[in-house]
This record gives sequence, C-alpha cells and structure tokens, in this order.
Amino acid sequence: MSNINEVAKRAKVSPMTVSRVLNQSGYVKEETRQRVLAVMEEMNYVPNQLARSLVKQKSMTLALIVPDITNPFFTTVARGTEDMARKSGYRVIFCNSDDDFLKEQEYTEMCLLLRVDGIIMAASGDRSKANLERLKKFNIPLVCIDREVKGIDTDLIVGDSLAGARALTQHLIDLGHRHIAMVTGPLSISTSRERLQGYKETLRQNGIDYRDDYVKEASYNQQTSGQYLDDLLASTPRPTAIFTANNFVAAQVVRGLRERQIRVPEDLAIVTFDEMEPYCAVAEPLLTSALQHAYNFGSLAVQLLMERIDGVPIAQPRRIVLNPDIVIRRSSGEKL
Amino acid sequence: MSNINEVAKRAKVSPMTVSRVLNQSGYVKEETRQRVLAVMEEMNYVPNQLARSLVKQKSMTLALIVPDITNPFFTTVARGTEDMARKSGYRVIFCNSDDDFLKEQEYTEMCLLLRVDGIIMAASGDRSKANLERLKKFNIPLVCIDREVKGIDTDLIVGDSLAGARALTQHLIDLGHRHIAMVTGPLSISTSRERLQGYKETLRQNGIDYRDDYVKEASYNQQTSGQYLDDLLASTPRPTAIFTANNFVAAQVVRGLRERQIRVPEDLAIVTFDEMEPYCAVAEPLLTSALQHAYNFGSLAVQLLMERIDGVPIAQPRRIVLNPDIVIRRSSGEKL
DNA sequence: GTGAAAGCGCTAACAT
DNA sequence: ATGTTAGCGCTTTCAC
Repeated sequence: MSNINEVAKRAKVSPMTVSRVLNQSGYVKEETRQRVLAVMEEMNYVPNQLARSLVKQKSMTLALIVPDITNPFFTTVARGTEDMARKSGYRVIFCNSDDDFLKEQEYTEMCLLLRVDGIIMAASGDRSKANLERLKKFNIPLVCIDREVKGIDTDLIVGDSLAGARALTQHLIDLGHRHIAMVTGPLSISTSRERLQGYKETLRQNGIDYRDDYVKEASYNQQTSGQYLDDLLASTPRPTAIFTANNFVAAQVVRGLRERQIRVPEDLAIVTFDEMEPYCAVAEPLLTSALQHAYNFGSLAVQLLMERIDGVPIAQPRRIVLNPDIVIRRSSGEKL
Repeated sequence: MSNINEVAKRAKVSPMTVSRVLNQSGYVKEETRQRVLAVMEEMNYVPNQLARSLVKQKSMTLALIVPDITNPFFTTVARGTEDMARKSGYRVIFCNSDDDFLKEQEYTEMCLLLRVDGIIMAASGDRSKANLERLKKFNIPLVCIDREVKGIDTDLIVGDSLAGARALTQHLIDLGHRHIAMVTGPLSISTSRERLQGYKETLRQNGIDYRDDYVKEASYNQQTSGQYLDDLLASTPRPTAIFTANNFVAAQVVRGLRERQIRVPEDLAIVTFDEMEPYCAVAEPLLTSALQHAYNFGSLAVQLLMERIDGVPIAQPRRIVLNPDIVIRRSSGEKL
C-alpha cells in the first residue's frame, strides 16, 4: 500500500503538497493538484488514518458501549448514534458489554488505547462506576444513556421510568385490577429500581397494599428460569395483572404464561416497558407498553458529546429526561 | 495523557525499556521492571494504540459489515464474530450498511483508511461487487457471509438456501397443499434467488405448476407495502400456504394477514426461513422455519479470516455451506 | 540488560 | 504556490 512520500516522488512534488491536495487546505496550483490527483489514482493511494490521527491527536471516532446488542432498544440507539455521528464526520465503534462488568472494563480500556474522542455508555449496572471514573480521570467526553449510575455525575439521557411505570400501573388500576404483580430487572440497574418505585407509589396512592411476594426480579436479557412465574401464580390471591420492566422480560413472561395455558389478557393482563419491534406486529397479543424513543437516545447523546468535544463551556453535567409514550393495546385487556 | 517518553524520563530509563516492559519482550531486570510499572501506574499511562499500529503495520482490528443491524440474524452473527475475534486478540468494528450500496462503499473506504487487518462482509447485493473488488485489489483478507455476490470469488460462508427452501416447500406439499405462494426478498440478493429456486424445483418435482402470480418480491428489512398480499389473496385459486424468504418478510406477512382477519394456520399456512428470536416465544403462531446457526456464521468467518491474516497458504477461495435446521411448529398447520 | 538512532505516515509551523 | 523541518508515540535494529 503506497504512502504519501511515494505519491509525492512520482508527482514530483513534496509530501506537503500531496497533503494539501488531500485535505484541500492551503494553496495548490490547479495544474499541480490535477497531477497529484492523477498519481494518487494511478497508485491506488489511500491515506493512512492511523498516522493522521496520531499527529492530529484526534481519531474522529466515538464509542458506543451497550449492554446487549441483540436488544432492539439498543440497536435502535445504535442507529441514532451512527446517523448523528456521521453528520459530524465521526465514526462509531459499537461495543457490546453483555451486561458484564469485566467486558465493559475491557472496552473501556480499548477506548483509551484507541484514543476515541468521546464515549456513549449504557452502563451494565452500578458497578460500572469504576469504569466511568476511569474515563472521567482522563477527561474523555462522556455521555451516559438509559441507565444512571449511582455516585457518578455525567451528562445523562434517560427515559422517564418513574412516569412510565406510574402510568402503566394506573392504567391497570383504572381497568379494575387490584392484584397487580411486577417482574422487574436486576436492581443494580437504575431503570429496574425506578420502574419498581413507580409501581409501588401508584399502588399506595390508590390505597392498594404493596406485597413483596408480588414482585420478582428477572434478567433483562437472558432467559431467567420460570420459577418466579410459578411462585407468582401460586400467590393468594393470584395476581390478575403483571407489569414487566422491559421487552425481554415481557417475552419471558408471555412465553411462560403460554406454556402454562394461561390466556393474555383474558386470564391475566400484561403491561410492559419497551416494545417488541421489529416483531411487534407478530406478537400476540399486542402489548400495552411504555414506548421509548430509542433512536433519540442515540442522536441526542451524540449532540451532547459533540458540544463536549468542541469544548463548548458547560457549567455542569446535563440531564435529559425523555418521556415514554403510553400505548394501550390488547394485552392489558378490557375493564373488569 | 502521558506518553512513553515521559514515563521513561520519570523512571530514569530509556523509552525502549518502557516499551519492553509494556510488551513483555526482551530482557528487563526485575527491579527496573517494577520501577517502570510503578511510574506507569502513577502517571496513568495508557499506551497509544494508534502509534503502535502505525509502526507495527497491524491494527489488530477486523471489520464486520452487515446490511441490517436490527436483524437478529446479523446481531447473532456479530456475537459469533466478536467472541472468536477476542480469542485471537482482535477487535471488531461493526458496520451497518443498511442494504445501501453507498453506505457500504463508505464503510469499505473506512476499512482501508483505518488499515483493518481483515473484513467480514454480508453484501448488500450484487452491486457490492465493486466494493469487494476494491478490497481485493489491496489484498485485504476477506470473507463473505450469508450472501454470495455474482462474479466475485472470495472465502464464503453461506447457508444452504436451496436445501432449506426445498425442505420447507416439500413440508407444505406433504401436508396436502397444492396452491403455495412465496414472498421472497430482493432478487439482487443471492439468498432470495436460491430460496426461490428451491421453491420452484420442489413444485416441479411434485408435478405442481409454477405460477408467476404466486410469487412476490418484498424487502428483507423495511416494511414493504401490503399490496402484494392483496394481490396474492385475490389470486384464483387463493393460495393455501405461503413460504416467506426471511424473518422480517414473515413478520410483514403475519401482520398483514392478521389485519385482514385471516387466521394462521387455519386459513393459511406459513413457513419461513430464519427465526423470530429473541421474541420467538411471543410470536403467535410459532413459525415453522429453516433455522440458521447465525452464531456459527460469525465465528467460522473469523477462523477463515485468521488463516488468511496469518498467511496460511491456501490454494483457492473456500466455500462453506451450513445446513439450516428445519423446525416444524404450529404455523404450517395440520395435514389437510 | 539497556540505550541510541531511525522510521512508521502523516501534518503544523515556518520558510521561501 | 511550494518546500523544509520537526515531531505525533511508538517499535525495530543494532550497539554496547
């Protein structure tokens, strides 16, 4: 693969002139420019971005670290990130932490090694604090999304989990449900905690007793064992509705209920956070849910990041809260 | 961010000694080593990978270019790729071409600029030939997956679309269907062509006339208009079964049928290529399908790539064909 | 065991 | 309008 010196030699100019042609900077006589371009073409010259980044101290690269690349929420975030980054001439490296602190740490180190210009992170959990602190130590522009990490203050874009959870729970209550269970995610993740809190608060406000045995904790991604479902269904009285904390948890529950021949919503109503896209249309029943605009999480995060990268003076970390849309569909059933 | 010279100075050694400690190469007195390590720690030293790659002429980076990052098939491929690459100490850059030739071209150029060590590509279509040829010109190790591109000879990993399509079609015929429609993908994609061919062949072998108006072409990802469904349903006689060419097409069709109050499989049977994971469990009805082992596509691709990167002598491009599993579920219905 | 010199491919800054 | 010099941060090579 040829380099700038070889091109320069062949075009009978200095490497600097080639560089000017390449970057369209400075003055180059049109005639020279054409000659240089011709030689580049002829030699199949491709500039070396590594060398460029090294001297410019800028890699034009962002990193997006997400906990689960198979979750449509995060792939949609990825698209939003990518689209917005491209508009500013940046590349994005996608990293999948698998909700694993150690993998997240590896990617964190990789970002440092590669001298990425900014990082967007959906933390794997509260343990992520250590990884985020490491990044902060180097003053790398950083935006957290979806999940807030205890004890770390960064630019942040989250969904309004509290409001969404309240609305979904209230919806069930309005339909006449009094025995409402919840399956939330790991409590090391802020969204799990907040959705649980919204559920609790709404029960209380409606004078419904909160029951510990109506609340189960499942994984946000892998298949958790169905044991918790049996426990829930064995409670007295048996819940007439379940609120699930995200799309994958909803899938687990719907599947579990089907295996047990329990009809939704006839026997049991379901409401959930997040959506079933891209298969939303195929899910049966269609789920009543608090829909989050994942794409916006990604594109907004890039915008915040760009301001940091460009050195726009910002007093303190910003916090953007995006409202979910409550979409009523069949799974929550009719008024009892 | 500190560099190797600063560390060297502070540790009262030459940069070379620091480098040796860093790479655990050559001889360094244990005492010196400890002192250097201490200084690195103290100064928060992180080696600059850009500089390393530049001098080593090796970036330890692979690229994976896929047409649709929201398709679970490709996210699973991505996982396979990532896992296997990490085992060999390589990073992977994920690129989403959006089934768009131009975006694919941009990523192709990016790979050249960044001097990635190898590329895995699920081509956007036959137009991709130009992009692949560009990469071949530079002798960059290259493996194509899932889709074969006309007129380009590279290492290749594909599913057995022909066999899968034959098995699915035969399954419908065995159930007693004689009026079988097919919704395939864009014919610029090899899998669409081969699945169509398998369908045609199987009809012929069973003495069933092939009808042009029973075959429609849809998008593999975006929502295609439902017009083709109306056309299919208006045919005389109306098809009693539909074979869809991939998971997203299946989703389109199932949704369309539901909107038209047509029951699956009672009114119309469905079989498909690929799966509905991760929501498989929620889909209703569960789809009879030709399941591909997406993870293996990714991990095998990396293995082939590694041999190329390591310069293992290989006579000519290799071609690996992976068999899909035929999984019979409810959507194909009972024997007529 | 350790270091000095040269160079990977490029560009910033200063000539001319 | 073009060239020269120096240096980004690292490793290779050879010297001691």
